[in-house]
Formats: sequence, structure tokens, C-alpha cells
Amino acid sequence: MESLTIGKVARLAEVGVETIRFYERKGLIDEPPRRESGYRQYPEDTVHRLRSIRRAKELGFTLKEIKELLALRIEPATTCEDIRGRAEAKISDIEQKIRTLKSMKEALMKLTLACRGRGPVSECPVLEAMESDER
Amino acid sequence: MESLTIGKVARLAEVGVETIRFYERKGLIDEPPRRESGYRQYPEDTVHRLRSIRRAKELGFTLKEIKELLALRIEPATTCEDIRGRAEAKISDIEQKIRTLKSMKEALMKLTLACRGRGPVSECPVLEAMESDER
DNA sequence: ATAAAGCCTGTACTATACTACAGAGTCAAG
DNA sequence: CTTGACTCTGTAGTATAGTACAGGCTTTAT
Repeated sequence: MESLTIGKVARLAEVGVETIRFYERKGLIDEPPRRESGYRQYPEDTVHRLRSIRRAKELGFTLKEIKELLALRIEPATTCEDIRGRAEAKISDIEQKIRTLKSMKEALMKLTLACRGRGPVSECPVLEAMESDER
Repeated sequence: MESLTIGKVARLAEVGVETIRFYERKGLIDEPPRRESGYRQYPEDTVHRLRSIRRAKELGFTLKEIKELLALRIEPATTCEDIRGRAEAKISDIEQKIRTLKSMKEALMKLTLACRGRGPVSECPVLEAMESDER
């Protein structure tokens, strides 16, 4: 078990040192043990957690939501019912996101085809796609 | 062709009046014509545009990106090549998002199954999924 | 005709998610 | 054993995306 300084973790996870301390304050990562000097000592898997957070962020989840997602693993098994409920809610959330992304993708593909064929692109299929996804 | 006041548009699009003016300043929606009194007069399709913007935002696109997406329709046909390039870039972007969302969804489904079966949920499949999606 | 509701500009404030110091102590390579 | 890179806490500043007035004119319903 190697242990890493904050700077090393930052470099490996491709985030800023300040970001790590910020996430710690926000409860997204655990407070790591310290040496006598006060320096934080991180286990290697913190790097993965940070990368996970970054990825989830790119998907449009807020830090608050990400915290919830990550919390699903550490909750005691006694609240299993609740965990399942929350996981299922996240699943429909994700499914909705996928559906909307798919229709946007199709719209964009139509657009590129129209471009390829040199046809007129007066109407906006992107807009259409996003509009047709109303619930 | 009905024309709508800002308040009506806001109600129909389910956004705030201030948000519409904000989007106008940011160039996400066109400056509408005004009456003599200075009141904005919107065409009906502004409502759809606003809903589109809201949906794109939920997918993790920033206003800047949304502006780009919307701009794809109004660019003159002369830059067709460029439009196609940008559309294709957005498509791979979207595909990546979909892939990551799918693996998150699968992870969450595993989690709910584990819960259903009352099995131990010590490891975090959500985290795993997000981690295994590294490029 | 008058009052409530709506709209105008402009500025200021909020939440989220960082990012950047300041000032002081710590570590490690030559 | 020093010096430069690193870390600490704490506070302040930035970008994004709104949100909330203030003070004043306009519409509309009664």
C-alpha cells in the first residue's frame, strides 16, 4: 500500500490540488489520514474516485448528485430498500438522459447527411430533435 | 401568427422572465421585435427554443455549447464543411456520454439486483462502472 | 378612469464549482 | 544544511447560470 501526497494524487487524477481539498470539504472524498506534519496521506484508490467524479460531472450530474451516487456503496445494508429505491430513481434519470442524447445524436446525423448532400439546411433538425423529446 | 409577451413565453416554456432576458443578452435567443412601448413581442417558436435549451442543459451542455449547437442551423451554407465537422464532433461527444451513462446504468442495475437478493453490497459497482470507462 | 398586473432597464445578489493567493511550516535533493 | 518545491489553513476571487429587486412606464380588466 503506497500512500500518496495530495500533489501526486492531483497529478494522477488530473485535477487540481485545491479541487481535492474542496471535495474533501464537500464530503465527496474521505478525510485522509495525516502524518505528524499534517500532510494528507492518500490511499491509491482516491485517484480512481477522483476520476469517477470527473466523469460523472461530464455527464451532467452535480456534485450533490455524485455524492449521492457514491454514497450508495457505503450505506449500511439495513437500508437496502432505500438504496434500491434511490438506485432505481437514478436509473430512470439516466435512461431519460440517454433517450434525449440519442435523439440529439440522430438529429445531428441528419444534419451531417444534409450537409454531405449539399441540400438546404434551412430547418434545424437539432432543434427539432430536442423539441420532439418532450415528455 | 400570434405574438407573445415575455411573461406568456416564460409561462409556456416554464422558465423565468429574467432567464429569457438573460438568454437574449447571451445571444441564445434573438432580440425580438418591440412595440412602441418597448415591450418584447415573441413569435411562438421561441417557446420551443427555450424548452430545447432547458433540455440540452439537463444533458450537461453549457450555455456556450448550446449556443454552438443552435448556431449550426443558421450558419450560411457556404461553411457547410465546417458545420459538418462541428456536428460530427458533437456526435462523438454525445456517443461518449451515452456509453458512460450506459455503463453507469448497468452498474446501478447490478446494485439493485444485489439488493433484491439481499446479497452483500460492500463493493461499489457504480464506482467500478465509472472507472472502467476510462479512455 | 383607476388600480392591479405586467413590462422596461439596470444593478446587485445567489449557488455551484472551482481557483488563487497569503503567510507559514515541511520535505528531500544536491 | 540549505534551498526550492511542496503542503498547510484560511480567505478571497472567478465563471457560469441564473434570480431578485428598484424605480418607473404600460396594459388590461373592472
